[in-house]
Amino acid sequence: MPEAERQRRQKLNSSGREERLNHAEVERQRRAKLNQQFNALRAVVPNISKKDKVSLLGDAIAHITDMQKKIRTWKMREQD
Amino acid sequence: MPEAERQRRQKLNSSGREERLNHAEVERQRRAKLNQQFNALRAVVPNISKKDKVSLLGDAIAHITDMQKKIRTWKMREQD
DNA sequence: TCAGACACGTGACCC
DNA sequence: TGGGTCACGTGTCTG
Repeated sequence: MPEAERQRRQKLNSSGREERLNHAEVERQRRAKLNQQFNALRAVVPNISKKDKVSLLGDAIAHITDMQKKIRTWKMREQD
Repeated sequence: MPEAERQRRQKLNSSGREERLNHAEVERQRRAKLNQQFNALRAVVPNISKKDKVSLLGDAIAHITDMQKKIRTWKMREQD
């Protein structure tokens, strides 16, 4: 188990504090970017039923498949 | 939810412990549902560039706007 | 080794 | 008033 050893070393590391603070900060930025994408998604998807993320993704998926269906029928018409 | 389980929870509830456990469980289910939607999104969006969630949302948004553009031009043609 | 990505439990908040 | 949702810091895995 290298994990136990790894943890021990990290604890003894004098810069361990900074590492953890930085880790928290990096994670915060990652979340911010993720939420930014969620908002961008809200902007391009019509008929948002609710505000929560799960519903948002659900609506987005529905909208995508709906458009794909539309496009498919148009392409078939075009072929005639 | 079985009655026995319900009673058990109610009993432990008085100690305040089960509520926290339940809270953790509920949150876990919420995350599971969210990831389920992410996977569903992966299934309907073509040309996934990378595997991470931020990129996935980015690709999904790009695909949506692209389709919207296509549909708009087709509709204009149809009007003629 | 190390940076990036994800899951977890917990506190706060809001109908 | 409590059940549902979010943001946070932290632990863990991986390439």
